[in-house]
Amino acid sequence: MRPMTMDSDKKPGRYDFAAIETRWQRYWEEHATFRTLNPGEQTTGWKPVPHSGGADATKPKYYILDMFPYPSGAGLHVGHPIGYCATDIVTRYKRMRGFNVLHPMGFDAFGLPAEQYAIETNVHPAVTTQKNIEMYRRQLKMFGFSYDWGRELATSDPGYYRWTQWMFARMHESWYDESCEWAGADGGKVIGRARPIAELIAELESGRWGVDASLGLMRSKHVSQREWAGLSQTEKRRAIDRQRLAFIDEVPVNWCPALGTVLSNEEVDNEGRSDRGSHQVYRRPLRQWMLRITKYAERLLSDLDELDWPEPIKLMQRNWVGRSVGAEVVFPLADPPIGGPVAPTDHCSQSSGTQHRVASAPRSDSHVAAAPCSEWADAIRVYTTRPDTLFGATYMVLAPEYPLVERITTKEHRGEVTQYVEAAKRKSDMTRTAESKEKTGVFTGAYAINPVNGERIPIWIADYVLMGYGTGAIMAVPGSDERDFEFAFAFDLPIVAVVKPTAAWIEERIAETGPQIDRAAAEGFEQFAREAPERAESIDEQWRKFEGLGDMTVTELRDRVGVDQLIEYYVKNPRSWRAAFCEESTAVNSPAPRVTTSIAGKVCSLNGLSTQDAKKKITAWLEANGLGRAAVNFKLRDWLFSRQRYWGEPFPVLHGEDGETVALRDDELPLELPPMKEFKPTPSEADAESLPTPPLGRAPAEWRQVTRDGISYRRDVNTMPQWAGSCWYYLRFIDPRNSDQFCDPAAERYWMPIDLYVGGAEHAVLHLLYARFWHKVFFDLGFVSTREPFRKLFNQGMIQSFAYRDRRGIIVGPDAVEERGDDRFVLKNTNEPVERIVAKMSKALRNVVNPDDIIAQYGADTFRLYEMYMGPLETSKPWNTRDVPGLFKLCQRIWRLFVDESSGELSPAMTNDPPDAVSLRAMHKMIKRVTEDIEALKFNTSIAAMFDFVNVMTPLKQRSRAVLEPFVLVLAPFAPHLAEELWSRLGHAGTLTYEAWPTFEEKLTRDEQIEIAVQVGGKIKSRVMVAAEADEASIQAAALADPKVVAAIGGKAIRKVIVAKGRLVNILV
RNA sequence: GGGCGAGUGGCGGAAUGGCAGACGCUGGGGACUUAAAAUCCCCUCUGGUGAAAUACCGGGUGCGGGUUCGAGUCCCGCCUCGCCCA
Repeated sequence: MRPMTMDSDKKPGRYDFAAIETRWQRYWEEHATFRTLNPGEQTTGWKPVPHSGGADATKPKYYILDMFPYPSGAGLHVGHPIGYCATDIVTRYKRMRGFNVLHPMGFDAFGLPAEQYAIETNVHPAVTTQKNIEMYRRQLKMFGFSYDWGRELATSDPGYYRWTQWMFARMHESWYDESCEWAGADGGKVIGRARPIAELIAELESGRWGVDASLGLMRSKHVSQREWAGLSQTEKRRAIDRQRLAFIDEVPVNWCPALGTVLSNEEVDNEGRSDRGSHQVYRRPLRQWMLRITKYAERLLSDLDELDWPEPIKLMQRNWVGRSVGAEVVFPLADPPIGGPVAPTDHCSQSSGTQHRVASAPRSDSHVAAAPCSEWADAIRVYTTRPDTLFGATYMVLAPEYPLVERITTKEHRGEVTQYVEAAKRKSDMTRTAESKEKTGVFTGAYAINPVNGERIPIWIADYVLMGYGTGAIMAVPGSDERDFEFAFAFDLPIVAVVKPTAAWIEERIAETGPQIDRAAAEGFEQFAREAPERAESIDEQWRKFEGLGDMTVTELRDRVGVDQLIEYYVKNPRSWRAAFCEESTAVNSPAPRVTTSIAGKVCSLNGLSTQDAKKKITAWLEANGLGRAAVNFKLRDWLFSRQRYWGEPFPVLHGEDGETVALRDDELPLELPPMKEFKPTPSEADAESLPTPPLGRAPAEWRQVTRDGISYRRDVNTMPQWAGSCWYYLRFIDPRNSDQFCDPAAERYWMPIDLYVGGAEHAVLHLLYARFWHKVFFDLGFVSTREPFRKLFNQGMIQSFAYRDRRGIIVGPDAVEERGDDRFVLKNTNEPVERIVAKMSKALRNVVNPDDIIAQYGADTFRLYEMYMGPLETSKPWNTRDVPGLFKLCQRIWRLFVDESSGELSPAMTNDPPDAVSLRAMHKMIKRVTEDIEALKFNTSIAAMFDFVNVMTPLKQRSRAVLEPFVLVLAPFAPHLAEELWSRLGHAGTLTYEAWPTFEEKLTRDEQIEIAVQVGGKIKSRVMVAAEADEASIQAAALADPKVVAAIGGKAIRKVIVAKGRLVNILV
């Protein structure tokens, strides 16, 4: 369809979207129509605000936020604005419902996409970012979104990142008090609180608190406590530093020498290579900035409950935090380690990157130093979710990075171990832990004591154990853990079944391994049958029949001896089953029959207990004997916050000679990025030993070196990750020009929390978790008034697009393809058939649709209507340009309801007479449906309701203004330009932005007569018309009187009549 | 492998346990027009009977069961696809 045809000149009154959209966008801009004022804010510096909306703090507020875009070089494609269209509808609707609406837009301009684009084009990121932002802003304005552009921000603007740095400094200057119970600003009880580091120092200096031998915090008196006053300056500093929320730690990172930077786990593929360029990535420890997000694990989890978020997203966050309840267990070393005893707390609960807490009441830190750690200095501590399987722990596995490895490895095994540790550095976590992978590992030569049965068990190292999860060491229970089983099987380590498998599981195994029983299993069973003479009499007899028949099936075996015997057999010999029973059931072999002692002397028996009861009993026993305790573990790790990149926020921190870190003062912020011509990361030789050289390391010396109070410091040459700026941008939008504070507290209290946050599900975990974490820190420090930032979250679906693939699998552009009949597509020039696929828009697939083209052809209103009409907002659906004209036609049809195309005047069909019953009912129905569907974010059906209304109005010769005017207002959120134009032509001055939303009357939405379907025996036989308010008796009477119904009943006796009022009648005969 | 979500005409999709396919697109037919475009109206899930619009009979929401007077919707099992985790 060509919307602008030759005769548009002949009809001056045609729907001229281009002129209309230009006019109204200019009007909005000139009149600052969407300017939103904070309570009490003056209009100084801004054009007078014509509407009363802004500063009236008595009106209800609505803060609606889009996830702001990365301004990449490619510009927007039609997939980007779908969420923005949706929020603009809600925004405009809420304004008309009398809310003060805050609806801002900005740019996430720091980070890899911008930097990558700069590197590719060899133009400085500051330049490309500016250019890209301008392009994005122009494109966004083209859609007619009603953002308050006066609040625009970019995270790469020094005026913005000044506060990002300030916030980082606050985290550096804070510590987490886990046992602090307090009432938050919202009145609710909170356990745990970020507090200024000064308060910690005060407590320590007062002598009330002290530190333990390894400088861990102790809050109650204990023999092992060291006096604060007796510590050296360095010791004091180290004790303080290890409490900071932003701290430096040496952690294993994904170091990619070829790219010259560390990569996040997401940027490393399964082969341990970089996503981009496929370069080798090495695991190596690096001193990096970390944020102590793990301290907030519990709160990040529990506060999810009160949020109006999609359940799948909440679930993903819960899985990410990964809370599990289990026990921490002490495995003493069997022999003293080489090089003397191990410091007691090194691998205890204070280890960074992991977190253990007693499950019950929050313990004071003093417990850490008391039992059990101090008693078992030479011990390995493990975390397990299955303490009930302790009796099945037949060996231990340490992560290759485990600090104790070198000390305990015996001479004979040293070479092998060193080699293995080196090799493990080269692998990513993903590769190391993949279940499909063949298990590798080496024996250290050392042994530990299983505390529950006193057994000497070998200590191995294997890369399937990660340093970052739990304690970096595991007790291996091959009988109850899949991976331990595989490992034990591969290295011929003992396997003991300590949980009795269920019959269902045995059956499942039979189904999976059948039909041929493993020869070893058959022999094993034979032996098993002989060893159990008391019950083997019958089995033995049966068994003899099969002796020598190596091809007996498991199914046959099961049929002869019964599942119960196979369960017994598994308990006796799990190895021959080639699988571990990892589920919950009943404890067996706990202890094994011969075992009578434990480390603590008396042995604890779990036999016969359910898994749940066994966990409780053994945990209590461990605690009573100082061999362990109940513990909660989280999968969540502390947040690696440094990047060796140029285009990010510099750290507002100075490094002293002796390792001291000092946060910059407020008056030293922002610390601006030094201008550098050479901003690319430095690739280096591709070996694991090379050191990262961040671009800022090449900054001018006068930037890198600082002298303060006569002491010389180095600046930090890392930058913050992409996520930093987006962790708090929603707060800056509240008060974006404030140069004294990141945000005015009164304005924050007024606008927060965000009432609706719309964005893609790709941010389901990281961005949303990071932002929640920052917000909670600010909440603790009293900077914000709500414990959660995003009250309601909505994930829009992706817009996909058709792409075409020829026989050889090569992607061809859509312009070269022609549709032939039903779902057949061929190349235009060769008639070669091609396959149509639906996929994400990307350059590679040549299926990107540019919104500029669509808007040039049909206008922004059509574009918005189409995107909203495609389907439910939350689902992914393919863009189909073919469907767009349908919405363009809707705009034209609406236009013609009001305007006579040939004259350009108001349509003569429009009257000032009161509306007829039909159009009045159509209007009330339409208002009802649109209103309710906007509230439910169901914009596709809102638009269908408007179609219905237009379909009713179109054929009418006379159309009452009284129904058309409200329609314009209802249309306004969806097609604002067209609505404004019609509103103005109807004789109203100014904008309709703040007009009251039309209301409907329920009783006027109902038809007088409704059709009732009549079923006989569940099948529709007829339909009858009844009054809308007819009661059941009269509906039944009408149904039974219908001739077709009478015929269908055929004189049979009526057993029952079911009447669903207003819907149908079902007659049972 | 585990978790979550989805599967409805030629297409996008609609449907508080109550007439499956609203609304739009595509396709077909008609009106208007010298003609075309635009516009307006009608038809368009499927099989059968019919000269035929209408009409009548039957089937139908991935597959197989179940609950219910009644299931696209609820429950169980399976298949396929998508996402997340491993």
